[in-house]
Amino acid sequence: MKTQDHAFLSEETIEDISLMFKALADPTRIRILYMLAQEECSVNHIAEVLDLSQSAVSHQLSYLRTLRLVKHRRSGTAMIYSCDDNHVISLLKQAITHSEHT
Amino acid sequence: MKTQDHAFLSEETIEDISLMFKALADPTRIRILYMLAQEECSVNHIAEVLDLSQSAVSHQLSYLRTLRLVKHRRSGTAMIYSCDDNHVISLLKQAITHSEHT
DNA sequence: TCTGTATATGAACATATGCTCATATATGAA
DNA sequence: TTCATATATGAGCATATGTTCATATACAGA
Repeated sequence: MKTQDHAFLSEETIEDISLMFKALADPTRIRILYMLAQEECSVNHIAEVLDLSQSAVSHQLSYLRTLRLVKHRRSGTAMIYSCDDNHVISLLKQAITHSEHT
Repeated sequence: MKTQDHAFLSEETIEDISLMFKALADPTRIRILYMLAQEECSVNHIAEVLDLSQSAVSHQLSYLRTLRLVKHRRSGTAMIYSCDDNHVISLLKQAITHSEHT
């Protein structure tokens, strides 16, 4: 197959996709996203349930927020986070299903 | 929701999934896998088409081989690589479709 | 065997990543 | 306002990552 016959992805698409997969490529973020896929959670709740430091969770949530994969709202002194990208959750669940059936 | 009421992923599943997503989290590997999804290719062909060094391509293919995402066979002096994990290709294509329709 | 082409691989390097620690900010109660 | 709780964030650090460079290995043809 010659170079000009290949289908190519645009730079923008490649960048977009790699950022999405990067977000899913870390055990901590997988665990956080999997929790948020079940229900919205406060930062402390995530930290306690997953046995992580408050700071580590907050940093990761900030990262996920930048990519618009999660959103948050204030509730008193707490911040309640929830998923904001169903497609990424769908990719995650698909990967889980595949992994658990191998 | 209390800690014991959460659904948790096994350590093994989390590790497995993060490795899979890590493989898809780099622009070079995305481009290589996308090429191989179209047809099997030699190392040099990939390097030429994608304008990468032979060494960089070989290193990445070695990486993808370790994860069993690609396989290879010899053809004379050339090594012909092809995809060996349909599910990962499916995840990639799904991400592409999503990205291009946003 | 010698030569050329194709691929693999180890070392080194620059950058990215994920965490901790310390501290800043924000809200609610007293 | 003052204090306690919840969250955010910057700096620093150890490790991981992706590439280049040099070189090793493997096969085909003369």
